[in-house]
Amino acid sequence: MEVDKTDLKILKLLQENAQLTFKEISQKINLSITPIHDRIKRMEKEGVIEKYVTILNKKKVGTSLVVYCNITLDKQTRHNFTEFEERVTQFPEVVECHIVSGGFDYLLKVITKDMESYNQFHQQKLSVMSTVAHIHSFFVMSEIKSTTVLHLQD
Amino acid sequence: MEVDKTDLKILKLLQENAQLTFKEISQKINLSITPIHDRIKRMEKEGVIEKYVTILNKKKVGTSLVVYCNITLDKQTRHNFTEFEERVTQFPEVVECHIVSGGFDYLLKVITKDMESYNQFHQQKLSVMSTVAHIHSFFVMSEIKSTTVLHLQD
DNA sequence: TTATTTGAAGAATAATTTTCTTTTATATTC
DNA sequence: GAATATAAAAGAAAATTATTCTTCAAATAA
Repeated sequence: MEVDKTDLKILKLLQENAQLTFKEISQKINLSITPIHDRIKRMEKEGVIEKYVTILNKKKVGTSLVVYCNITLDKQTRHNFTEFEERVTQFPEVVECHIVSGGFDYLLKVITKDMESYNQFHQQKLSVMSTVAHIHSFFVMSEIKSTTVLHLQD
Repeated sequence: MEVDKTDLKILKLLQENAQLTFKEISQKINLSITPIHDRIKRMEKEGVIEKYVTILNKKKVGTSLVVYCNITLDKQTRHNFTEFEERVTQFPEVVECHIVSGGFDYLLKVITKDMESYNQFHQQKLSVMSTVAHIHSFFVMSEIKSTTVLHLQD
């Protein structure tokens, strides 16, 4: 089934705060609790809502170094791609991995404690892979904006 | 106050699923509900826990084009930085904006409906800014990994 | 018109959160 | 070492919320 305008209103609220109660949501969009409940449960079932997560303060949990890596593989074979993806997905330091268009193969977002632990990650996990030909690291000096909220049009 | 080992156990669980009940958490880490409750409330207050959010399926809400932009400013003056940051932060299409080391000034993550709407964003919002000298767009062709979970060490 | 389906409302029940009191363990002071 | 404070945890009660069930109204199809 499709998401209608009422669903969008609910999603806009939930994106920002997953802890809103059915009562609060129902008051904000002028509807009783029942349809709110049913719509959310339906969207969870359909996979429109993927999950509810907790966002932590990076500094306060001791992971404040964010690095973007451009990775180029040795040879662009299916086997090399698969192997790289399987291994890189396992690393907890890698929070994002994308195949991108342009001058390199993968864009990684890596979060570690500090420069020392990033160096370890780089040397012991990334460089070690035989499929990796080239790594270029961009260090985040300041985080201007970071949100999980998608722009939902009506 | 510091986060101790028990706090870390709680955070590891909550990062993956913000909807776990106190009861469920207390069972998973062998503690009664009271300390679980108190610790979570304390970490919310201290800002260790920033927020609880809902993650939506990009395809199913009609925002499936992800683009990374490398931006170079005209002149690297404080005024130019401030102006650029203030405007770019407002755009709902921009979900991330970082100042990075290396060959350019800003790294943006932009999410839009499709190539047409990205083109509109690019032409009507990004290029328009007089401070922006150069934009290089990398299009995400495949998302291999994407998580909000930080690697917490014990 | 008469069924049928869909969405919403309200009430009852079940579960969870929150608060309060008591207990236990860990330091601290004399 | 004993007594006293302090902090953390446990348990129970109260308040709130989620879930289920039944009813009602509107839209759709036969």
